[in-house]
Amino acid sequence: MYNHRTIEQKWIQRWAEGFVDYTANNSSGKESKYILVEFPFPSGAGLHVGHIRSYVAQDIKARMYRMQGQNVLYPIGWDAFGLPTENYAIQNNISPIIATENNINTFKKQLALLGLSFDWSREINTTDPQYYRWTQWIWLQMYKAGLAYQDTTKVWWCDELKTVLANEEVIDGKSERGGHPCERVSLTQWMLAITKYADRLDKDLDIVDYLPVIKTQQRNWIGRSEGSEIDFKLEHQTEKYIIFDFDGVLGDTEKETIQAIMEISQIDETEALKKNFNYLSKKPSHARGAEDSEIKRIDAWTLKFGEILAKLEPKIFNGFIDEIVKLQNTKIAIVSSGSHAYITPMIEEIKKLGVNPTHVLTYEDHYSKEEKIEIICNDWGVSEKDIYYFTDSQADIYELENLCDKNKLIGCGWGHMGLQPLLDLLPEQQVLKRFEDIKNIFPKKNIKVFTTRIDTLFGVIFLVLAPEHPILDTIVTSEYKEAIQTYQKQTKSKSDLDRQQEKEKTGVFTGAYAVHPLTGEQIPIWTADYVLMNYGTGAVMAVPAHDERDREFAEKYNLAIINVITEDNILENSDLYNGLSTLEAKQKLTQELEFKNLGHQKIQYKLRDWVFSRQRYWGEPFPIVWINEQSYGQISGEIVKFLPANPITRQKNNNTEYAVPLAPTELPLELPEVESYIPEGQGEGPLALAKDWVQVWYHIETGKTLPRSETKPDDKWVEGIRETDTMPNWAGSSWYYLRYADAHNTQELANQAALEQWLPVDLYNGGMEHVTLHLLYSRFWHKFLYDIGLVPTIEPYQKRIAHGMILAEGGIKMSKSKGNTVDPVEMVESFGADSLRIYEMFMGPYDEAIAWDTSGLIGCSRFLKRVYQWITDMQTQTLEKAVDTIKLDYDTHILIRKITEDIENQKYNTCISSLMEYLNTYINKDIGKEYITTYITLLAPFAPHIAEELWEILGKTESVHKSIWPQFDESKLIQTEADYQIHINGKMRDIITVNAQLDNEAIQQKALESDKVNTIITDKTRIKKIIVNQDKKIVIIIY
RNA sequence: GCUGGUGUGGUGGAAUGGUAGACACGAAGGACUCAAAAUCCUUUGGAGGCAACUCUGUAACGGUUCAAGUCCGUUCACCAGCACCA
Repeated sequence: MYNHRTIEQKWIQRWAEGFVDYTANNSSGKESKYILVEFPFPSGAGLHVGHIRSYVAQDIKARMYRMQGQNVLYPIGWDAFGLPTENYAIQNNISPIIATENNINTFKKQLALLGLSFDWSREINTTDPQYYRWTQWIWLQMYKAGLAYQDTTKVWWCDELKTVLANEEVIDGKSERGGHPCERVSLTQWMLAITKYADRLDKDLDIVDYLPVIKTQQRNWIGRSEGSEIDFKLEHQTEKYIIFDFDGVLGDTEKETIQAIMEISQIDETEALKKNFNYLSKKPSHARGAEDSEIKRIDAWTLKFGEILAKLEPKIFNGFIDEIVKLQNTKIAIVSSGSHAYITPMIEEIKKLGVNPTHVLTYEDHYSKEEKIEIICNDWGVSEKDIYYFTDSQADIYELENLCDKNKLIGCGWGHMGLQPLLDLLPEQQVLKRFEDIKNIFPKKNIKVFTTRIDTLFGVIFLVLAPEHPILDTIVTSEYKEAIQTYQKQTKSKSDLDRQQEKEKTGVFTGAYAVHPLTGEQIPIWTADYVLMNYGTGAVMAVPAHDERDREFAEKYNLAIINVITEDNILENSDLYNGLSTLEAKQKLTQELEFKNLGHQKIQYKLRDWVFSRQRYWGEPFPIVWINEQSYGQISGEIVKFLPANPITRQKNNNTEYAVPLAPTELPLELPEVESYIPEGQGEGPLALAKDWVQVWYHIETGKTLPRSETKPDDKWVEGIRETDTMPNWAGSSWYYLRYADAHNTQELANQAALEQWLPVDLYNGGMEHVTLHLLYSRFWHKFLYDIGLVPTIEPYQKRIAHGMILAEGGIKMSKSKGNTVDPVEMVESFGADSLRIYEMFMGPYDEAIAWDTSGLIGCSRFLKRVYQWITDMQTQTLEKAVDTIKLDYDTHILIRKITEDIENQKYNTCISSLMEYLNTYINKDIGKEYITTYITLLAPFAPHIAEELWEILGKTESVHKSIWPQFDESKLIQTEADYQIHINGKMRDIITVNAQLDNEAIQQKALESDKVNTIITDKTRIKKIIVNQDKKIVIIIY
């Protein structure tokens, strides 16, 4: 009677004692195979039946390859960093280190029950400092190569998890782990420049053997598209309304002014400087509404002042005038609180240089600035809010901030007051340090669009900018300003999710127009939220006739729709390009635009750089110290070798900090002990609280560190603070397959010879959920390591397959909360590991999702019982002998071929059926020891414990797992008699058994003698043709 | 919407263009048993027939072929991925 408990316990014990050994050999001459399963995250929940499905499947392969004489590496380890452990640790108030240790122990105990032939001597653990030492080391190489950098961008923030997440970790606005809502916020993070590898990650998919669906998903995610970037110029852009304050802005009057003040007021230079500064910096008390006597005094003063100044002949700022001339579509007025006496000659000069003001208003014209501005705006027909006002004085800014648009008050730092007072009052971008900075106030406005359909260029009706597009504010006309701002606000308040789900297109006209690069026509510019800022250029050329979204938009807002491509893909309405095919047109248009310098070919990717920091505790610390600018200047010696070409900096408390690397000898940088693992807010992770760890002395030549609590040994040590973010848990898994090759190396991440032996991984099995995450990331790391000469292959995995998920009964996902999980340990206890293994292989196609069904498991357990009974019965000699050895040979070799091929092709379910079929055929027979041996050998990879037991019952002393895999022998399929099917007009009508030696003609004769055939074909003349084919089919075709 | 895939009994699923439903589960009947479990035997897509057997049948419709679950076209349904990606 088959007792799975005693058998399995017995063999687990014997194997542990060394009856078999699955250690892979790093220096064996044998052909080798590297089979890899994704190493598990050791969660508190323990092993899942889904883990077992893939581990057993690949175990079967590994076992077969070993029996075929190959040197097989089938390793296992622990991907143990990550949020779930950390959250579990917080909830239970224990250290994540302890929690991880406990979980790993549970997993190991459970795995030990399953008869898996892992090479435990190479077990790795990403949270072991001796492992993450090399994770940190690799990261330092990326830092040095300039691939790791800091950037402030919109990233996904998950408030529930209190950390940022990578784009790949957010699905439909929810976190991949846990499904918590995420939002886009602007934060400074470590990034990895995976986009630099986008092209190779896409192209090299051609040379690997991945499941097609995996390649498709990777390609989708990388999102390569070939197209063109086209410039749409904004020559007919909206008028710029500019008023220049004269003194200190257009004219260099400072010295002369002081001179004049000294003369008029009879004071010395110091006093005069002070007086001038007061006048310029204080809130003004202007003459409007002043008393007559006061007005007279000011009149007299100003006129006198002007006379003196005119004599002194101040100069204009020629360089600035040149810059102003370069601006296009401007209306310019000049105002001054001085007098015509000195201004008029200078204006003449300015006009000669090409600036033609519509107004030059001085003190004589009007007392106050406000009045002057009102007059100018009135003449121009615009509002005060539309004008840009350039001044060098604080006084003007105070006076005008309520009249004009505060964002359009521009300070000129070369004036009387100097730069700093203006910076105190205005945002930096509104203060000009140099003449050419005016370009930034009115940037030259081209709108770049990306398109894959340059052939539709003549169908462009309008342009659409993303509402976040930075140029939008500067091109919008006053008339549409409010509408645009409202729209921008609306967009901002919508989550990305809402924005995606919005069905109806919305948008607003900007009032501005661009120029079509070929026709020169005016193209209206709109903004709409169907255009996304984070793809392409954030702007599109809209071709309503040939783009569905543009069409919808055009229909809604009554914009034209012009067909430029016929149904036969020939261009029409496209000027010189009419009659060309779209393909030709694409080439020619690209050429023309390139020639005119208005566009060029461009390859665009959807892939974004990888957000690589987390505000959490349970991850690898960055081997980085932040030091100040001065200290960075002192960096020298050895450590310079490890610096990137461009320093990485961040702003903290108004200071610039520089990221410098730890010396490789300092690795691993271990996680400090902290009092609390709870993440705090958006800023910093729990590591920030470990003050003793964070604050260090950094050696400027060696990159060594000491705790700040120790006395600074000498001047070579500078103050530094460690990075307090940690790496995401994808870091450790990005290179673990390399470590298996040489798991205990203390000198390098793995020995070169070992890598050469094992790489690339021959077969990598993992879940579909990691296809855009882990699989892409690790290919990226691998390619980088290849580039710096550390790995011998350009791709890590030669072949990648995926197992289907195991669902709960009823076809829904297993989850603790639904209470529908299946505990593999319970299954092993009730039915045995062998039954569980067989069932998981038998339940359905390996790569498809499938629902758990315990009664199916019972069936498999029944099968093993029958096998056991059959073979033990044969030993007691009670069965009738199977005498037809030809048939027995035939069946056995068909079985050998079937199983060998099906294991190779992941068709485990049909392996099991054929083992069952063979059993059903011979269960009442004694087939003899030779055939039993073969049968048990074929069964061994699937059910290692029972096979071992039956092997022993047969009297063998060595393990079945060390035996030789049966060889398929074609010659054993030769039979004396063969069955031939007779098909008449496609229908199978009879089966005849004939001597296998007969030739086709004789077989045809036999077929025509068949009774069945004769009842159907009474008239032999109706036979058109008879064919005997390779598959033992006789095909008769009749009229 | 786009891309890829799938559609076969009551269920999981087999099937290099050539006997559709292997294998297993479940169900029904029977044997063993005082009884139950376990085990063993028989039947099990549908319709007809005492039976030999016949017809029909792989989402729907059409096509190619001597022959189609398999190849082609259209439609429908489901699954997965991407998703206003310009």
